[in-house]
Amino acid sequence: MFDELYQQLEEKISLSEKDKNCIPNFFETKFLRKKQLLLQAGEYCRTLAFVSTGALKSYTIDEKGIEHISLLAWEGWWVSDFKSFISDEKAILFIDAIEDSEILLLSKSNYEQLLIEVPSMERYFRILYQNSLVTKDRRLISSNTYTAEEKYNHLLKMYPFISQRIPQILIASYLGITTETISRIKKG
Amino acid sequence: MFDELYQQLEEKISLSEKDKNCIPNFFETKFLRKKQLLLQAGEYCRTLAFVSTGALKSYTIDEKGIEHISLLAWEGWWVSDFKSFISDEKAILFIDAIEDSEILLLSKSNYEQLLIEVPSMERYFRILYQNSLVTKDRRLISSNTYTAEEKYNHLLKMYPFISQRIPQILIASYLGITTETISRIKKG
DNA sequence: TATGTTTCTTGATTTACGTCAATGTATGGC
DNA sequence: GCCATACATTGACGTAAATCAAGAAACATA
Repeated sequence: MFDELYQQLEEKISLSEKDKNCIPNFFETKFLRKKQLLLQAGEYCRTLAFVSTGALKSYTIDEKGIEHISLLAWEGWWVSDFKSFISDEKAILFIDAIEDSEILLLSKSNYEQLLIEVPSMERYFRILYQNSLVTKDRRLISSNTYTAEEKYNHLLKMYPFISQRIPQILIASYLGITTETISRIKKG
Repeated sequence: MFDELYQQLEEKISLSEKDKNCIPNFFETKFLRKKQLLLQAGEYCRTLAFVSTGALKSYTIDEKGIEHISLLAWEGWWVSDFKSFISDEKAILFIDAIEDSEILLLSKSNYEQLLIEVPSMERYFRILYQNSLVTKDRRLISSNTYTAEEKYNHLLKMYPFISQRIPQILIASYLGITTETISRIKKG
């Protein structure tokens, strides 16, 4: 249940047994069936979600009704409408499960409490955000610099398993290109 | 000298007089003339730079020799090749001044020391990264979802002064479009 | 096994935006 | 005040990738 979480935490910080025992109290477990919504644009995003098993996507829907995926999150990833979570604004993101999933929810008050009661969690999140920032930076560079083909190949290099696990149509949306274009890239 | 920095810090955390007195010790001041390089791709990025006055840009250069701006940083912003700074890899970014600038440099060892000696700085950086993450997220959505015109208008809405301060050619590069396209957008 | 649903492929066509090239307009150093 | 350099505009043209449309696989449900 919390194994995946501990593993993630211990990649960045060290935890005492006391920390380990108290951390679960801050979280709530939730199961999502494939396609089940966790958050809808317009609602307030009141939690950070940690993915224990399965996979989720976060995305916007534009005026034409087209989905634009901002994040694909599988085991060990956090997903949320961060802006909404932090500043109590309405969410612009939808989040739903693309596989049956088990997630751990951290509410805002518990998040803040956790940072105080387990000070090394402040450090964990600083490092987590620091790393995410780097990843997002590279994605932005990639998005503004590369051709569709380069973007796709770059993604496969970073996450070689992704094409087995995530449908092409979702990968396309994540890269801001179309599934037809990916088909043509694969054909060579 | 440190006023801009204190102001930024105090937007996110509160500082004791003792903190205020000790913080400058961790930084080194540097002046850059317009066009002067702070970092070159291939070097190791050993500092975080805080912009006290002026403006800098960070960018990649692709095989065709074209610049792709990843960040425009003016007073109150931090700029760095984060990935290089954190993980001691070679930088992929160039950073230079687009106006005469005064910056405060924080070396990695001082950064780590500062986080320990002034614990509220751990909190400051967690919040800073948290916010940057939100901004980057929106930029990515924007980059994958919007047309050139929407991207440009969106930027003007976020930073209304930007077109007075930053040359159009740099704004274009930042948005991943061309200066010709911006000209055409402005014509209507 | 059949039946719908989702995903992937392929071709024909369109389009937003880039590229190239020429000209115009600021801006700053001497 | 002049010249050089940087920056912006405009037009003609090319192209990468989107859109539209139709089938073909793959997968899931009964």
